[in-house]
Amino acid sequence: MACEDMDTVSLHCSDCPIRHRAVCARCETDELDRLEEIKYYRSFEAGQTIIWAGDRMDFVASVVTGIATLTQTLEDGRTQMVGLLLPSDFVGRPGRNTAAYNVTATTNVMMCCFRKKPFEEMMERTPHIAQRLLQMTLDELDAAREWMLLLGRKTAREKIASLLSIVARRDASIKMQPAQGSMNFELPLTREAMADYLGLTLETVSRQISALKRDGVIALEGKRHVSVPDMDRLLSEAGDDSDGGFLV
Amino acid sequence: MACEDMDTVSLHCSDCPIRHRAVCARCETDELDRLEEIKYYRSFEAGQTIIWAGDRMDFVASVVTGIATLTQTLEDGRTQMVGLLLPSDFVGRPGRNTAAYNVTATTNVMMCCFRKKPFEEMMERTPHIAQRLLQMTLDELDAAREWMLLLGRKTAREKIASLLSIVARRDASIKMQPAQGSMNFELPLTREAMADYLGLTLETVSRQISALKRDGVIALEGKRHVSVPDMDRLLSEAGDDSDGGFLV
DNA sequence: CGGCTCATTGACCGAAGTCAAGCAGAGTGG
DNA sequence: CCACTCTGCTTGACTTCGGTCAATGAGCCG
Repeated sequence: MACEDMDTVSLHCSDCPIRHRAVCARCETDELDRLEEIKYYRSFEAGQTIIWAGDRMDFVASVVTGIATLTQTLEDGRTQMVGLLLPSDFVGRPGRNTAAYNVTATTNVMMCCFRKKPFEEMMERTPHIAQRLLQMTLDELDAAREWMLLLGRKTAREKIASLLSIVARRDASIKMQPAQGSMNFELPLTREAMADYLGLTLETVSRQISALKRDGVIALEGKRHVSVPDMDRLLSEAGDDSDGGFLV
Repeated sequence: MACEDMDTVSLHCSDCPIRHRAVCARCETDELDRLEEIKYYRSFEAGQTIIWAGDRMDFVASVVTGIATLTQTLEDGRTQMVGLLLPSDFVGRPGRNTAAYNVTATTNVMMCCFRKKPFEEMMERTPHIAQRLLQMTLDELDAAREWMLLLGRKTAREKIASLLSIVARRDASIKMQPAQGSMNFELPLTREAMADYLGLTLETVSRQISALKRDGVIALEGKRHVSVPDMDRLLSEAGDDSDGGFLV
């Protein structure tokens, strides 16, 4: 496990930006006090590997700021992203002591870590933590299943449109705005990361983005800033106009 | 929701075949007594739809016997299987009142159902249930992620070999035998169901099975009985010889 | 400036999808 | 008993979407 970069920050739970969404969301103040004792912060730079699959893992953690990815690889190098970790998402599995996936920081990331043993003991005694973790895990399972539909049955164009919809929707929810009409947002992923997410090659990603641009579904400013003139149009390109709503 | 076929059976929890693996696995006898009060059995015939996506769902359940599938569809009819429910697997989500996926019986299925409201109340008071459900959900999430790698990055041939490996491995674990050397098992899925599982067309499934047969990796007796002369060979065809082990 | 990384685009190819014909086995009914 | 239909499966011919290989471009930084 890589943890060279460790400018440890001190932050009180009550001031924590993910206080209301993370695994600790349902904790009472006395429960938070106990968590406070076993927690510590760790920072990682963009591009850094946070955890290698198969490594021993003696902590669990919440993403506080930044974006990280969960990836899996076949031995010949083909890789598939299997999770996108946003602020408040949980990393690690209580009751397991080796990591199942590679975790990589795509932006600078700060994590709130708990030593595994004490955390597990606390989970036994504190139903609020287990309850919240269950809720979060069920949400992740739903997201994974939506993603399976995308991987198994959508065309390249639909895959790109779906990814853009997801990012747009998440961005809107952070800004507390409705995800409709015309929208602007940053795309925090490289073409390669998008390809790994969608089960495509980076060339196909590039081509399909160009095609969507050519057809007026999206416009780019620079490589990473996307503007969508008509969100409904993008959603219908994604194939699942019904509801959508996966990943946050 | 379809529930025409309801030959209700009476079965005491202590005699239940899935007692040690289901959501109730960690319950004490007094906890079981309370579950006993809110449970009822329901049977479904092979081919029957158990739940339609979007329908109101006022119960949660465990599969007691048989196999069911979870599927998702795009409005133009493309469908993707997102879960395979085997005995002891859990259906439904506490805290949600409409079904997210279609649930279909592929064989005759018996389910142990709990009315949702009382079950949710019990979960609040009974950490053992929430703990077990968390464990099971985390396992499902791992399986879903392994499946995402398959859908996103494996070739048709590898997909088929992976599916056969999974079924073979599960069969071996039921028979309490090691999954190696030469093996025989039944394939409880039609070509179409396999295609929906693997994100392929049924023609491709058929062709790849023929190819594996031609290459001596497997042999068929009838349409559904598979024999594998060399399990290692099959595993290496699946691409992930390292460990494997998804789904049960 | 050269040397990076990331992205775009083109030419070509091949794996898997589509469309279509036909087979095998299980029922069903005359 | 045979003829007929139905469903599930196989196989072939052809097409196409996305992958592969390769050249080129745009920023960025030492």
